Amino acid sequence: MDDRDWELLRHLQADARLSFSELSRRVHLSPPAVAERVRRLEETGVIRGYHAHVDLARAGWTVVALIRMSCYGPRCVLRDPEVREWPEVFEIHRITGDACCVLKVAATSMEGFERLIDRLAPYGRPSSTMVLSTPVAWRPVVPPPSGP
Amino acid sequence: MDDRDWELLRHLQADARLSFSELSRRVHLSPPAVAERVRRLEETGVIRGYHAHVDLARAGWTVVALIRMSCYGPRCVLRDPEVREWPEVFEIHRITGDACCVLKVAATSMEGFERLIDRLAPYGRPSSTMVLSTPVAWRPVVPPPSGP
DNA sequence: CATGAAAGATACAGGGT
DNA sequence: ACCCTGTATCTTTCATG
Repeated sequence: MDDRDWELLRHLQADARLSFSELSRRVHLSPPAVAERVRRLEETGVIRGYHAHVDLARAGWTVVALIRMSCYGPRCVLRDPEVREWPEVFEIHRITGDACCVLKVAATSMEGFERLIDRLAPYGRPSSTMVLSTPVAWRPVVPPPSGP
Repeated sequence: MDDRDWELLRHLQADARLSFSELSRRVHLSPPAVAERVRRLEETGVIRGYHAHVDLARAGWTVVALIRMSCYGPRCVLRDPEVREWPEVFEIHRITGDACCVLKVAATSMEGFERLIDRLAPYGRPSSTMVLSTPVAWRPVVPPPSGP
């Protein structure tokens, strides 16, 4: 991971559809050299994928919430592979503290959100926080500071 | 937004670097037709961008946390355009409840995390929850259910 | 939307430092 | 290990129907 790799990451995070040719111009390397570096970043797992970022609201998912789940031991959300397939569930983070995990979820209406809560309730006690807006939805990963 | 648009979104969310030609084969349309549909999805804001997804840990940001900020009125995090430029801050959500917003942040060490908390403290009382792991980091947006 | 041709990009070889 | 040039093949773009 040298400076050139970070430059490539910077550009691919801002626009994942940039061609190797365009990247090669921006980092002053030949297209094959760029292609090989990018392949290496993919294979070492630094790049986990390339995703089109779809606006939830414009796609019809107007209600967004964060749900802290206090799960009932063996019936935990983290232990059921089905929950992570529900289309309303977009992120699951295991966390420290008295709760077990946080879900980022969406619904098409408050009614749909209520039904989602009902489906989660068997796993544990859900504590919901509605997301009013998302001033920062995404920021690129930059090189970590080298010094202390 | 017809079925073909949703098919395109499905593929572009799974792999944002797919060529228009490859997409055209998958949705059974000509490449120019695909290109025009994708441009329309971009211009109407359904597609907000294409991002390479970088693994935080592999990039050196080993400590991840969610911070609920209870801000001091005018000194709120949401009102300061600087905070959203800090490299440690990856998401900001305005929320309901007694807190003002939730930040998803990362640091390269606990020491670095402590310093970040110190920098946030002037804006309000931070309540930190460490992220132990992220079983679901990302899921594609699918068409919302049509019926009630 | 589809077709077709020109311009551009990729992939893969081979060779250099 | 890393990079560059060559060329054949694929892709994008734009005009046209």
